[in-house]
This record gives sequence, C-alpha cells and structure tokens, in this order.
Amino acid sequence: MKIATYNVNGINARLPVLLQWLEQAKPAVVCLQELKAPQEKFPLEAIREAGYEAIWHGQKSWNGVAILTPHIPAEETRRGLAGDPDDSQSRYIEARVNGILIRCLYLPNGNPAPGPKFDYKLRWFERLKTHAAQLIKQNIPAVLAGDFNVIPTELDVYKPERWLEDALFRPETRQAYQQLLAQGWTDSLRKFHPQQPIYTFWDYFRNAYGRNAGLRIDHLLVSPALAGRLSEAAVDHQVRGWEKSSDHAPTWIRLADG
DNA sequence: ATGGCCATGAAGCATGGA
Repeated sequence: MKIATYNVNGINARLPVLLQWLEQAKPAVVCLQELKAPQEKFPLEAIREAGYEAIWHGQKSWNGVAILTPHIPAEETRRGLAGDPDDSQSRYIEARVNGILIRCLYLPNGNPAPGPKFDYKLRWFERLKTHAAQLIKQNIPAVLAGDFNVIPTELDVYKPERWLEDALFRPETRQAYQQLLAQGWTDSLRKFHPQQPIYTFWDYFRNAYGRNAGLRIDHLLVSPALAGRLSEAAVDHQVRGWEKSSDHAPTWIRLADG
C-alpha cells in the first residue's frame, strides 16, 4: 500500500502534472496540500477521470488540503485541526483508509520569525502534538503526512548556515518536531536513508532544482503500530523537473499488508 | 547580500510562499 504526500502549490495550475504523476505512481492514498482553490473550484471531474475520488477542504487563494483514493472516497473522520475553533485556515483533513488513520496536514510556514506568523506556527504545532499523542496512547495505526514546513536537521538542507533564522529551521521549530517524534513516530524517509541528503522542495529561484539546492520539509510519520510494516520510502524528485511543476515533489511510503 | 520565480485574485500590482 503506497501512501503519498504532495504539496501541489495550486491544484488547478498543477492538474496536468498531478494527473501524469498519478498515472505513473498509482498511489493508494494521496495527501495534497496547498490547493489554493475555494471548495467549489476543486477539479473533481478530472481527478475522477484519472480513477481517483477525493475529499477536500478548500479555501480561497491559500492553503487547502485533500485526500485522494482510487475508486471510493476516503471515509472522512475530521476536517480542521482540533484545539482552536477560531482557526479558519484549511490546513488539516483526516480519513480512515483500509484501517489506517490518515492525517493530511499543511503546517504553517511561520515566516517572518519571530512574529505573529511564527507564533501561529508554534501554536499549530502544539495542537498537532496534543492530537498526535492521543493516537500513540491508543496504539492506533496512523500516518501523519504532509508539508510540515520543518527542516528537521542539517542533513535536510543544502546550506544549513543560511537557514538558521528561518521559521523552517529555527530551534523552536526543530525542537517541536523532535518532540513529536519522541512520542514514538517514525520519520519514514530517514528510517531507510539515515545519512544521505534528501530533499522534497526546491524553490523556483536560481535554478535551485538543477543545483539540487533543496529542503526536506514534506514528511510521512508513522505510528508504532505501523512502523513494522514500512517497506520503502522515497521522493519522486524527477517530477520537480517536469514542465509547470510544483516547487515540491511527491513523497511516499510503502506499507506491507497488515 | 540581494533577488530571483510562481500562483492567486483581479484587472495594477499586492500578497504569500519557503
């Protein structure tokens, strides 16, 4: 069972690339972030023609998340991250697929830091940790998949010294991520590739992809109940080189049958 | 050290992204 996450940076602008990748990769679950489309502008018909169904939470201009599954829509269990009823940003959707809880998330960027946007990021992170801890406690098979906007370590950025003050790499951000992992979550990419630089994002400037000047910020964390089933984890980095691509690449894991 | 690019919304350019 292949579970993927992909920050599309505009689902309508990205539709040809997304459909091409779906056809090649054939994932069983896809978490999408940054739809950048209101609820009614989600391109459901095109996605259906590609053999997928979707649940999604749109928003005008920014944010927006979705979960795609072949043939049958995922069984939605929640939309909107718990812990703040005043948070109106579409950054979280959750569903149960084949007995696995899929949490699709788009953590706030947080720049400029320090400042109110960084405060929002850290608060959002706290809510996520609280919510995630409940799954660990109950030993629920779950995957946290999405754009975390976290560079976990120096291995995950082409030039760490340039990112020290950035909201993606600041100590508070890295610490929050480590605290999340300490609950028992497995960072899937690092389980299989503990030492090599791996990136999931390359900005549009200065030929960043051509120079491999990237960041690893899209993550798939699996709960202890699933860790033993992890069989593969990778980034479809070639997609970043396609015409009209997102600045992120699809990232995925494979789970053995449970 | 800086700016470079891309998408959206709206009809210029401002804003957000990371």
